[in-house]
Amino acid sequence: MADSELLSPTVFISSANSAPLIVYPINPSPSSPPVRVKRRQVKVACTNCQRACKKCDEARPCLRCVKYSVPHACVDAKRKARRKGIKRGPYKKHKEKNRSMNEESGESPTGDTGGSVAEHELHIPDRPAPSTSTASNPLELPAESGHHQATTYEQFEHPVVSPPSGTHQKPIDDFYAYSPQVHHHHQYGYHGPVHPVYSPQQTPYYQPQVYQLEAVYEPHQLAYYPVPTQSHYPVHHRPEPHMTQPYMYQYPPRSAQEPS
DNA sequence: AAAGTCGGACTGTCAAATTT
DNA sequence: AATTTGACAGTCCGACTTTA
Ligand SMILES: [Zn+2]
Ligand SMILES: [Zn+2]
Repeated sequence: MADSELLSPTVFISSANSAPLIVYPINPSPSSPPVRVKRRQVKVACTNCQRACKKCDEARPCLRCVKYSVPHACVDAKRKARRKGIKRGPYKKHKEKNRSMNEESGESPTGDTGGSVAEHELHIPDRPAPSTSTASNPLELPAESGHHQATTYEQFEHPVVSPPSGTHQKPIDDFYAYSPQVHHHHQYGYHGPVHPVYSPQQTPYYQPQVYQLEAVYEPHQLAYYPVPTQSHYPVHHRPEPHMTQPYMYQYPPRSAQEPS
């Protein structure tokens, strides 16, 4: 079972087109297991961020492209269409759902459980509604921003914010502040292709959305750096990923005929 | 020290399987 | 029809390497 289920997250949705910010309460007691902050992913990264394996955002151009002074080169990466007709075989019986919520025998779910975390996927109020717990929340912003203020894209055209006194400059990719996540451990069996295929004739299936330039950013996403003078975009070229055979469940052979 | 690489942990989607 | 399951197809963290 996903550890995140053990905690009730607070979710912030600051705008219609921004991914939900899910915040788990800070460790209530020193003896309880480490909490984990759920990472947010954009639906589609731009091609530049994708190749660099760096964080993108919903806006176009994205912050990173703006930083590297290549806003014109910020375009959505193409996505492959999901394959259909994949046989999955019989499902494992759903575990006694009457389990006590705090039960945790070494039993672990099969598969990558990816969806289950996103499962209790939130329909939450649009407003943060400052809760009592926010004060101790690691993701909460610096002092003065007690009121979760969003920043529009316009303000990022030339993001020049001086770093807080005492802090030194960090690498450019800290552009997006991110609270380090604490994993317990991992045990997933998936080893399929994890990197994008850069073939020119891919069939686009993701319908490019029109991102309004009004993209909102959380305060913690504020940059501490001026737009760099660097004019080339860092790119690395991954080798063409070898396509692995997709998983296809083979039903055990029937004696003679297979209806339907 | 900052920028570039990249393995792989992690997230999110959505069709198949199952239940209601 | 509604719900659950779980493989696929992605994102991007964070450790490492390279560059200035
Ligand atoms: Zn991007
Ligand atoms: Zn971009």
